[in-house]
Amino acid sequence: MYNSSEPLDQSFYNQPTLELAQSLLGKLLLKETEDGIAGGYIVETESYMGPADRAAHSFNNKRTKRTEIMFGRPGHAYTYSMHTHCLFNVVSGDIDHPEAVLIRGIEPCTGEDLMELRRPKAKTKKQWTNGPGKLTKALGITMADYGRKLDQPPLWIAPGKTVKSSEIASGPRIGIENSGEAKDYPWRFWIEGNAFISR
DNA sequence: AGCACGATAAGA
DNA sequence: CTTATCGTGCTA
Repeated sequence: MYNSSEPLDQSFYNQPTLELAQSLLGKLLLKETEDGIAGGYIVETESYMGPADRAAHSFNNKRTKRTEIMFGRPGHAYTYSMHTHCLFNVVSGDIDHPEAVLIRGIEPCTGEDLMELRRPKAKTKKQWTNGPGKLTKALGITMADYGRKLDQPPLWIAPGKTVKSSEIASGPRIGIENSGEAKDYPWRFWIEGNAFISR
């Protein structure tokens, strides 16, 4: 358990975004706060492919205070708030290639007592973390984590467990109905049959 | 099914 | 100022 919680090296993030989105499945996402450490296995991701992807915040190289981190090196946290929620992405692509992978679902691994406290409205364990806004709340990820490098506490990603390519399913992304033909691209990946998929 | 919630950004 | 958004939880 302890060894599998050691951060992945920076070199892990030097791979094409569509491959990274699949490589992240099974990896362990961890967050440490003053209350302790909470973490879970990543079971669902989505790729956002930058300038050419109408669904991406960085479409057409749109560069704002919010998207700035995506133009830098990969392996950092891109958090943004939508309505009342915070969503967590892993920055991908090299410098000036503003791509990212959205984490949409995790399977609780450690700190389950913390997650239960942070998700008082969830009726079942699965509802702790089966959505992008839910898992950030369960782990204690906030906008204060924007830009953090993901190879050290308080926010990091560890090897977790191995996922065979035969266990990985793919399909269209969620919540981007207004993005032209990009809405049909199969850039969402998940572990087939896992209970913590968002839908 | 619909709708409120409200951080960020763009357009009028 | 108004509108839209990579979502969640409420009311029905």
